[in-house]
Amino acid sequence: MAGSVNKVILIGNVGADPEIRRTQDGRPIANLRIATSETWRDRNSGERKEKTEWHNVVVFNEGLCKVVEQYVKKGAKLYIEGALQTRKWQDQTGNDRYSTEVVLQGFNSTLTMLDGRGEGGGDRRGGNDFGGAPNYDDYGSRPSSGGGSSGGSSRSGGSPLSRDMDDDIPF
Amino acid sequence: MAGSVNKVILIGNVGADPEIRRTQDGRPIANLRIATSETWRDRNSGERKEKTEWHNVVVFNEGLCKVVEQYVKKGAKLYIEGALQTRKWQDQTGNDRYSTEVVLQGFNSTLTMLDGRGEGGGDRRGGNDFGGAPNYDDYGSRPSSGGGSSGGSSRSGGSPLSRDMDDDIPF
Amino acid sequence: MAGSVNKVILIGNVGADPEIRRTQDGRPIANLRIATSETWRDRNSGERKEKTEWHNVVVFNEGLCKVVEQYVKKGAKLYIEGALQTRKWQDQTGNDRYSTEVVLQGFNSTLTMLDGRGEGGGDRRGGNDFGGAPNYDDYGSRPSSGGGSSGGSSRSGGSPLSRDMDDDIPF
Amino acid sequence: MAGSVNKVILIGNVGADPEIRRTQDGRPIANLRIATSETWRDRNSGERKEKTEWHNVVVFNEGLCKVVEQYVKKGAKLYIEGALQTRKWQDQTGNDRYSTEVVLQGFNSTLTMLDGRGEGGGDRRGGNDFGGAPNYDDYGSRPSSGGGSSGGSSRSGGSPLSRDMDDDIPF
DNA sequence: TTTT
DNA sequence: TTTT
Repeated sequence: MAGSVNKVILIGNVGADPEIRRTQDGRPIANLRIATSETWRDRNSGERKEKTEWHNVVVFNEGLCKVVEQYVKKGAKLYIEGALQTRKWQDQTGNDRYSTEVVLQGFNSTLTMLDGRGEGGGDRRGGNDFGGAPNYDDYGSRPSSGGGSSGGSSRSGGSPLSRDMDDDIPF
Repeated sequence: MAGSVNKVILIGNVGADPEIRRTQDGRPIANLRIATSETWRDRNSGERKEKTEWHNVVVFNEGLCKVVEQYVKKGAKLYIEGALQTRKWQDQTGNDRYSTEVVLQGFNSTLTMLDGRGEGGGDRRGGNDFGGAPNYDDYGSRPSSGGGSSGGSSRSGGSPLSRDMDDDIPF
Repeated sequence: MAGSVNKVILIGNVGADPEIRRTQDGRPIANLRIATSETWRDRNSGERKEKTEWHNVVVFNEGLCKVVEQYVKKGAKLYIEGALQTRKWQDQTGNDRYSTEVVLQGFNSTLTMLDGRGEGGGDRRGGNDFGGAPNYDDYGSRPSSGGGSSGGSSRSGGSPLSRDMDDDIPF
Repeated sequence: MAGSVNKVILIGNVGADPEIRRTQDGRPIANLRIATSETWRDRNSGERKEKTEWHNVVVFNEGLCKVVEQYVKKGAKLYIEGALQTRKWQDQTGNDRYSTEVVLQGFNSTLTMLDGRGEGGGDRRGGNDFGGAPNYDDYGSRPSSGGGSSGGSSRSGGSPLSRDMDDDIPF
C-alpha cells in the first residue's frame, strides 16, 4: 500500500538503564522503557490526576544504538520518533502472544536527548558532562544545504550518504 | 511528568467495517483495524518486498465515533492521530495479557478521511455522497481566526469554546 | 478540502521573553521566537557545523497564553504543536508582504515546557518551583479514561466535554 | 543546540504542476505549492466556513525530486514531512525580504502520494496508471528488518545506505 | 535572540 | 493555485 504512514512520537523519561544486546552477526539492538504521563484535574473532585504509560522502544539502527549505549541512562528525557510494530511470539505453553513496540530503524527514526543529564537519581553520573550532546537522526551527517533560489551547491562536496556513515556520527 | 508527549500518526486503510459498542452509560466506542505497509526493494535479490502492519485503534471521543459510524467502511483510507495505550487484561487461564492500542480520546486526537469513498469493494456505499466530508478534530468548531499583529478580533463573534471551558484549565 | 493536515512540531529554545498583547475585546495573544538548530559534521572539512532556524510562534488560545505569561521565559525549552499560517500585510510603502507563523489555536495545539526552569540567565525565576509543571493541551481537562473492551465507564464521572460541544460538530 | 526538533507534516493538494530547476552542478530542486484547508461551522451564523492555507514546499533531495518530476501533478494529494526554513533575499529595491518554506532535505523528509491520480482535471494523465504508487522516504531502500528478539539478521546482506542509493528507488 |  |  503506497500512501501509508506509521509514526510514533514520544517525549518521556527512560525507566531503567537501557539493555543492549547483539545479534549473531554482531549488530546491536537496544531496548528502552520510556514513560509518558498526562496530568489533568478531575472535573468532579477537582483532584489532580496522573496516568503514566510505559512504552517498549527497540532501536535497531547502529548509530542510534551507539548513542543509547553511551549517553542514555535511567531518568533521561528523550524525544524519539519511530514506528509501531507488533511482534508475535510464543509463550512457554506455546500460545501465541503479541507485543507492540516502538521501533527505531531506518528512515524517519530519531532519538534526541532533551536533557544533558541522563541520570536517574543515583550515582551514575560520575562527572561526565557530555556537552554538545547527542541529537542523532538516523543516517550520517546532516548537511543543511542550499538555500532555495541561491544555488544550493553547498552540498556538492559529497553525498550525505556513504558507506562509512557510522564514522561521522553528528556530534 | 510534565513535558511528556505520546503521539501516534497513522495513514492507512481500514481492514474491516468498524465495530461500534456502547458503554453502560451509553457512550460509544469504535474499534478499527488499520493497516499500514511499507515497501522496499531488497538489496540482494532485487525483489520488491512489502510488510504490512496492523494497528488496533480505539475511538472514545463521541464526535469521532459518529464520524466512524457514518462514514468509515472497510477499505477507507484514514489519517488518524492519537496516543499509545497499553491495556492489561486476563485471558481465560487468568494470566495477565497486554494489548497496545492507538487511542483517540480528548486532546490532539484527529481522524480524517483521505478518500471520499470509504467503501471496500462491496455494495456498502448506498449512494450517499458525503460532500464536504468529515475532517473532524476533537472538540467543537474550528475558527480560523485572526491574523497575528493585525488585531485578531475576527474571532470575537463567537469563541469556539464555550466560555466555561477556561474554567477548568488542567493544571 | 476534507482530508487536510497542517501541523508543525517544534522543540527549541525561546529567544526572548514572550510578548503578550491583547485584542480590543481583551483576549490575549502571545508571541514567541523559538530557535531550533541542527548540527552536523562536514564531510569534507570534518568541521562541526551548526545552523539555527528561528520561528515565529503566535499563541491565540487563552489557556496557552496564560501558561506562556506565567512560565515561559527567555531560554526555556519548549515542545510546541501548531499549524502553519501565512499572513499578508502592507509595509510602509504599501507593498504586500507575507509572514509565516506557527499558530497555536484551537485543536491540536499544544505547548509543553521541557525544562523546569524557563529562565534565561537572569533573575527572573524568583524561587517559584512549579513542580508538576504546565503540560497544557488546548481544551479543558484531560481524562485518561477507560480501557478498551473492559467497559470504559471510568470516564462516566464527568465528560471532559461540555455536552453541548457535540452540538456543533464542524461538518 | 542538541535536543531540537523542526518538523512539518502536511496533507494537502498540489496547486499547480511542480517546477523543477537544477543547480549549477546539476542537482534538481523541485518547488511545490500545497494547499491545506480547514472547514468549520460558525458558532453564530451557523454558516459553513472554509479557510485555505498555501504552503511553499522545496524539495532538495534527489530521489524525492525524481518522484515529484514523474508523478506529482496539479491536484495531487500528498503527505509530506519536512522542516521549516526561512530564507532571506533582497527585493528589487534592495530591501531584505524573508520567505518561509517547508524544506524536504535529508533526514526525516518524506513525500507520499495519497491518491493514485496526481492529475488535476485536465488531460494530463495520459493513461499511466501507477498502481502501487510511490511512497518514497528520503534515502534508499527500506529494509523492514528484524523482529525484536528473533535476531534481525535480515538486514545483514548490506547496509540500507549506499552510494548508488538513487538506483533503487523503492517502487 | 536561544541552546549545546 | 488545490481540493471538498
